[in-house]
Amino acid sequence: MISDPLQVDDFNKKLKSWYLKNHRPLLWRQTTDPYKIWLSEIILQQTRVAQGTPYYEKFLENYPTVFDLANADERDVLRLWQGLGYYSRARNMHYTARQIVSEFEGRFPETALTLSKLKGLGNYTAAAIASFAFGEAVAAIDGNVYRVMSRIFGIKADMLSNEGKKEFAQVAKTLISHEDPATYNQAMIEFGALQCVPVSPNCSICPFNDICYAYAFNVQNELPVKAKKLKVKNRFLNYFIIQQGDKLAMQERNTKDIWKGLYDFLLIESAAHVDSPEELADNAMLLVLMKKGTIRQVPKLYIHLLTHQKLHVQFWWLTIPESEPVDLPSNIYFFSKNEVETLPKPILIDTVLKEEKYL
DNA sequence: TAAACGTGGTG
DNA sequence: TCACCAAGTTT
Repeated sequence: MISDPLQVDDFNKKLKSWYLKNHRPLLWRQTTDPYKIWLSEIILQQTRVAQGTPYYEKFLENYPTVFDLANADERDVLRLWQGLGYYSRARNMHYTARQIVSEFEGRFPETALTLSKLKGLGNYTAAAIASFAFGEAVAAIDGNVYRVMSRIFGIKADMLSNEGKKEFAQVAKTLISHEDPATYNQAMIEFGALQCVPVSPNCSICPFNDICYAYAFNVQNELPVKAKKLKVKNRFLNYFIIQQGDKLAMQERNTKDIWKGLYDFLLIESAAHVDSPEELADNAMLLVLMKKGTIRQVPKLYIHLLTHQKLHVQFWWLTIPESEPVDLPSNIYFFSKNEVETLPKPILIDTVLKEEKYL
């Protein structure tokens, strides 16, 4: 392991030198504004820089300050987040913006400990903001940093278990630079993102290949250790897109399930694939609706992959004449085309509406 | 505390 | 095609 202050000092010098030569000039690195740093960190959680960057720019244009975000409707925030996934990030961010305005007069807490009490801020994000915006000497340990530490220092603890996280945190504490913690954290993250990459790292040009455990024993592919293996569940969703004039019947998803806060259509889930709506149980209301208009099956069966679910999704498009009065199930309402466009929707719903030439 | 939460890129 | 992964957090 590494505990000798001289070795730590040498490690930090090499790391910083690598960073100064190789880092990307990312937008959120050009500022110490905690709001901007916070925004970037939330967006980047489990998200690639390339995917997140356009959202960072959009959010800053629409909500330049924490006050603007606090004043926004949650629905609009979610709409701007549409397509990024993990939507609780957007809901929590909006909630936290309001809290920062109402409780702290728009100023962010300045330590990792106090930041971590805010919704959506865990250990990593709190430490990142505390060091980048306020210069606190706390280690921000994200997936990149776990990888770098486990490989260089040969740490085989499971990075996803609480036990393992403690071990990594210990090592990180001995490593962090107290002269320039912000650059140290940025450098560790960037080093993992650019040099010590998950697959096929080019160790021949690595400044640490003289001390790296993984390189010495050729176990780059075995580190870091992640014990978790996830099982994917199949789900069969049958959506009914009820249209009247240019209006669509949509509902806000409010259950403890996927896509909370986003809008979709009348949904009947089944245990297996069904070929026709008649096969769906509990469809008396459906039959009434179908009698009023015409129904067509959207030809494509959509397969939509989530982290823990494989969605098999069939859509039926139900067109009802405007002369027919329609009794919608509770919580489902008609929205004009304009409104449908501005509602936050799962990317799957948005895709179908576009492929079916509605949007 | 293990499981759940999205989407898109990659080999 | 598909498993894996990408600046994690919540419950």
